Amino acid sequence: MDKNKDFSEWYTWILKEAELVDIRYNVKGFPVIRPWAFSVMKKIYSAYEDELDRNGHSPMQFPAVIPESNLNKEKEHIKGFEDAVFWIEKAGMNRLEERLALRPTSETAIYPMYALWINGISDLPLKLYQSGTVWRYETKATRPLIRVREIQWIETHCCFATKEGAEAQIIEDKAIAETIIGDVLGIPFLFFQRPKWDKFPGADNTYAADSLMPDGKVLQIATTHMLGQNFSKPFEVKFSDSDGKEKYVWQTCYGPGMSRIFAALISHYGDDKGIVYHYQFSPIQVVVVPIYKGENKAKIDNYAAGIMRVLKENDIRAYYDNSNNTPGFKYNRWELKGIPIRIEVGEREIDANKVVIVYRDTREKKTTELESVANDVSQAGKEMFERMKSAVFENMRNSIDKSEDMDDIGKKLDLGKIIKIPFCSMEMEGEPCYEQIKDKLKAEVRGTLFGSEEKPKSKKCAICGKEAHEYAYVARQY
RNA sequence: GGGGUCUUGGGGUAACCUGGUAGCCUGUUAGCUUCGGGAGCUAGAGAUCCGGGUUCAAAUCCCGGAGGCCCCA
Repeated sequence: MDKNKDFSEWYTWILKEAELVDIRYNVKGFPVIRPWAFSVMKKIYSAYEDELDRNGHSPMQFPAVIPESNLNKEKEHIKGFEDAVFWIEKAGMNRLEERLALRPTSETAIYPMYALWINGISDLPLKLYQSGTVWRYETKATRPLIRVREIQWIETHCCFATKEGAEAQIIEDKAIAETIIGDVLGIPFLFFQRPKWDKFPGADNTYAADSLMPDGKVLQIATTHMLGQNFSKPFEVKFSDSDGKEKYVWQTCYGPGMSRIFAALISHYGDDKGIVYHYQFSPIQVVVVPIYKGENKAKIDNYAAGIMRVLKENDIRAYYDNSNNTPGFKYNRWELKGIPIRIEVGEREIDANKVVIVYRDTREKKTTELESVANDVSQAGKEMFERMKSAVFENMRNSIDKSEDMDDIGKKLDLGKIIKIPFCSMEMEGEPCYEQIKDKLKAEVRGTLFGSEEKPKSKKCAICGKEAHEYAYVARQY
């Protein structure tokens, strides 16, 4: 399957063939995540959770239902989500006195409790998170893992005594994304401050990580929001400050989307033969394939068992595929499944007392000594990941372009690029420039690069020609 | 939100127009055999998306629903 020719077709193909997702479950937007995807997603969850823990967060778990009265407390928030809420109106045969929302996000579930938990300055900062599911009745076309109605994510909810404390959290959220999504998972992204018209309902500002997928559309894989005191006031999340005065807390929340991160991972690293899982994250790190000939089965099995023993002693997740298939069949199957390293065991290897290691990305073979196999395998796994990662990041860098001319922007968007343009205003929806980008270029203003301080000097807005105040990034999106 | 298109064993399809025996490939199970890039033989199990309607008879015709995919907003 040709990934670069028709990404959409490739994506559907790999979800099915590699047994990642089953779309046959009969509720729109609720695909089943199969073991071969979820066992990797679980590892991603752990990596993320560990990093949150290291940064002073603690885990918690809130109920999935929110009473209607809670959800209605913050006006912009409910306005933004009301069309997307699944409601529970009946239980058994009884109509509920108050409707319960299946949480579309958890602010309005959590903050009434925060009001009870937070009393004084010594209770701050409060940094908690939960790994779980939210439900949104998505009206746009759904797409497995990318746009779904049941969303697997982690959400953090943090409270601070000061605005500065909350602002520092946004920077920490960005750093956590850079560490886990960027360094550990090797998914390149740009971290934007969203335009005012595209912020989270109820937030002062929204920041988000966008990754450019192989078809040239950006996918939002994590967001973080400066909530200011917009929620702490209606939910009365207050504390006694050291000056003896009662004050409202400053809040942030942060949500990396796990299935989208997973989708970005397989999309950036997969190839025409299938998935290429990262050595560290693959359910199986090494597959050992025997090559039998004549009556040598016992001899091969015995030699392979020795290799398997060494690998397992070194905590390498290895699988011996002695199923009744030909070697070629097994190669193709495990390449499709994305196993990063393969070891082939036949007469030649036994006679020479060697091991053949095959890299998933290049399919290049390397002969090594039996004694050093564990070390060589993990070495090869790491080397392979680094090699692929630099190619993926290089590709991302080459996909960021700039332009100051409408037609040129359109041409570059067609090539699947993100375009940096001088832009007049990020303030309001309905801005003529924003509308033009939407209508004429079929693209969106994704925001300004957060933390970069890039400012156009005496430049004109690429759309209207008036004075530009910002460098904005424009892209087509999922 | 608008338009197009599709739904038959696990997967891919034929039969549909012109109503009447559900065929093929692949996978799967068992046995034999084979193994350095998707082997072979034999035997078995397995299907018309859901709900109505028309008809002696519906995979096929009509109405409604659910879901998939693509394009546009």
